[in-house]
Amino acid sequence: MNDLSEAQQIRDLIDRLTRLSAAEEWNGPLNPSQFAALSYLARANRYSRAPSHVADYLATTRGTASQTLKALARKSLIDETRSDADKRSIRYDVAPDGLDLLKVPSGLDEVINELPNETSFVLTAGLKALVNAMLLRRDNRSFGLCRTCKHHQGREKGGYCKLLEVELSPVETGQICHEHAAT
Amino acid sequence: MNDLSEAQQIRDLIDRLTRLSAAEEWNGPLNPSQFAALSYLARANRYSRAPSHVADYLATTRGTASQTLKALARKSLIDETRSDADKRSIRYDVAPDGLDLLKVPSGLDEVINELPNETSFVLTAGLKALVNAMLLRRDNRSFGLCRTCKHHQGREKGGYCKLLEVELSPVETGQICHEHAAT
DNA sequence: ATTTAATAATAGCGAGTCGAAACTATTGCA
DNA sequence: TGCAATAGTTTCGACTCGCTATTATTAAAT
Repeated sequence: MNDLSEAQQIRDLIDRLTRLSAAEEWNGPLNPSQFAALSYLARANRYSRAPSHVADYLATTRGTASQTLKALARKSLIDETRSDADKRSIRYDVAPDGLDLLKVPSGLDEVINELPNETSFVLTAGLKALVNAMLLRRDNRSFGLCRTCKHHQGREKGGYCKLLEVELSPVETGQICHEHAAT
Repeated sequence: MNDLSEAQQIRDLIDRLTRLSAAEEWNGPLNPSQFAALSYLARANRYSRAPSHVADYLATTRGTASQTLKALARKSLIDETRSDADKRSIRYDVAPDGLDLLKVPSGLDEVINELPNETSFVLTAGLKALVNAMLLRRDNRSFGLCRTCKHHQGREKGGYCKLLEVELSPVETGQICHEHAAT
């Protein structure tokens, strides 16, 4: 009945949705890339906040990620911290002003919230399947939550990472890790 | 159980999916915006291929759309035709080379095609709901298929548009129209 | 203990997107 | 006839994007 293939239709809907949402973001203080980077940093654990990790998560190059992070730092939304252990690496932490920006719900957020529970449930499942397939295809890291990782061991409070060999606070086990591996 | 709200999770999945797909597009001959514009032109009817229509569909400004279309014309992927009736307006038609580019399936297309039928069905429904809600919110045109419009009247062959008062070929009734209004 | 190689981040380049505002050329209306 | 609305373009400044050096620093191989 449809003239478009199901695939093209879904692709077009995703693209339109993103453009509709992006059009609203351009009216705000941050462009879509800057917002995505800031949002990632706010959810990533302290081992996953380097420019290279942001680049990997956003599926872009280190050069591009570096520029976007510098732009956020210029606006005092994130703070740069050089590592003592490895003097080459840098970690960015979200500053108070950055956290404030993330609190404002976007138009897309509001629209999603009005979806029936059942719809948002199947939507999440479908999108997860697509993202996972794309990650696999491109040989990208999964960037899942610490506590869902195969290196994670539960503790009475928080947890322990067998890979990095560190104790983890309850908050940290709910953060995104670049070393995440599915069970 | 999840630390992220359902809304934020869905938003992040859509954003990641778009970025993953965009990263592949940058390796091709067209950037994401140019590809989206070309794809739209290939599906829109002859009354909906002006710069202003492209701008509206892509949720951007006329200025930006104009630049993207000029870039596509420079690459000989689309042809510019000035209207006789209204000397201000322009219509862009996709050139043979442009059509060839659209035939190549993207990585995201392939991934979508591997989804179970049921999953892609509910995914389409969910995304449609979100897009429609965003369009309503922003007071944007819907850009639906001609034959699903309230101004459309079926004929033995093709159809007739009560708004534009023109006869339509079978192909045209399956194209996107900027005047589309839901029944 | 040195060289050499890998890694982390950045700078600079050219093409292009993005909104906003200024600017033509038409067309429609009063 | 005159002015406002409309269609499209141009220019601007900020920025993204991939790419290719380039600079530190660290790791591995001699």
